[in-house]
Amino acid sequence: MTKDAPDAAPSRPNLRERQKWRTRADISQVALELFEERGVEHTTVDDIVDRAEVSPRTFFRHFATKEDAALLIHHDFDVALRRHLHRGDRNSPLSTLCGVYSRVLADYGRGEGEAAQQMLRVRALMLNSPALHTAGLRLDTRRAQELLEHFLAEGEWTAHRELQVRMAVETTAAAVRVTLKIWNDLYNSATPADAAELFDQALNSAGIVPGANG
Amino acid sequence: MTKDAPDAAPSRPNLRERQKWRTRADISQVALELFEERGVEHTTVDDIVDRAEVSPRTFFRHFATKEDAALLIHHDFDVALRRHLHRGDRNSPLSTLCGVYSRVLADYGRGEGEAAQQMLRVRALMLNSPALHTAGLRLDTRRAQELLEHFLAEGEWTAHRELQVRMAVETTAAAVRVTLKIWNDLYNSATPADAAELFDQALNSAGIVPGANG
DNA sequence: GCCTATATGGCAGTCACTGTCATGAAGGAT
DNA sequence: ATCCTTCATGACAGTGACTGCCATATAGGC
Repeated sequence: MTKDAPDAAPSRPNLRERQKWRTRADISQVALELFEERGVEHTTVDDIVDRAEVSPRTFFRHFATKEDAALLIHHDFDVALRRHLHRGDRNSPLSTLCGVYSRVLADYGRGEGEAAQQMLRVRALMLNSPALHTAGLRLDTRRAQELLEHFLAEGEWTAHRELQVRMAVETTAAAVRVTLKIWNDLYNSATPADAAELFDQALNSAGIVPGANG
Repeated sequence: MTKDAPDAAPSRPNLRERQKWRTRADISQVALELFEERGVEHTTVDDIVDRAEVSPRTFFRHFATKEDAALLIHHDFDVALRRHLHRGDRNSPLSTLCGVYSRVLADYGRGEGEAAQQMLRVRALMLNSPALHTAGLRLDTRRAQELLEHFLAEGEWTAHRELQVRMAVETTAAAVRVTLKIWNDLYNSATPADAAELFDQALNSAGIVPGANG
């Protein structure tokens, strides 16, 4: 495979496949550790591969950039998203996306689960590393592109329809970003909040109504 | 000065100051040309500085990254934005931002003006260069941070208020991105559209109502 | 005309990232 | 068990973005 971001989930885990994902997870964990210890910008790829005991070349076969190594958890997010996203949905893209994101975020709850903890670590790192934050935005862009194609696949194309779908994709993505930011802030305060509830608040506060303009 | 992005507008243009901005504009124009000729990824900084007749070191004193050189026009966008943004606005952040962006985008019209042409060139390049697209998102993030601080400066802080302001900033930024994308598409089609009108359509299609939850 | 601030150039260095080739182990057949 | 294909890994050399440091020249203010 190429050095594109981790792509297909391990559908029928081979031994080879399992080892591949294990290597990926190992590298990702080491990267996360080192980023937390000395900061993203003060960690070199050599530092990571030394502790993870792989060659630099192998690192870049699994991750396109240094920062991507810390974002492996976002891949799980995307997988969950695709699982909740079905073809032939009769609702509008906007209300579909609101529902899907809401369900995915519900799993994060107040941050107790394993995946939630991982996500919280990454969000915390993003606060001090513009590069990592930007890497996250790159993944958002990729996901937005995928969602756009999903919704534009059926029905005839018009500029107005594309504008509508793009807005649905972008505003909900923005809502997710804001949700995760506040969710992380509150987790580190005295009053942790539920991710899905924050997401609802985010949508409401911007006046975004899923039912509008279906 | 440091190699941060171009910051203050030439308020009282010194000779030094004028030369500085001239150098910047020259480098930016050359970068734009070369990016269009051979693509962003196939243009090196050496290529740019050779044609612009400056040293590589000087290049990086003016622009933090290769891609930033092509985004000088975005600085003008930010300046225009700040000009329309006044302190002590009694409206909600969301409706304020909608109004401000609307006024700024109105200047782009259907793409006739000088600034509009420049912006169209950059947007066209972004379609074929993920790196440049990402660099644009970095500037969006910086602007979002600035706007956030602007709106949070007055009034007491609560998590809910921050969520509200962040959503206003992010959703309007998303609307601007979508607007510029479609605007660029339509400019290269048979039926160019007015930027400000597209912006209104973008907001409406997502059900964003400036008056909500002020 | 003098002094300071600052924009520039040159140079060496670090580090992210890539192309290529060789190797060794897994997977699927006989 | 054996052969053969596939593919993950490692080693190595190379490119190119970006930085720190020092020297120089020019504009601005006195």
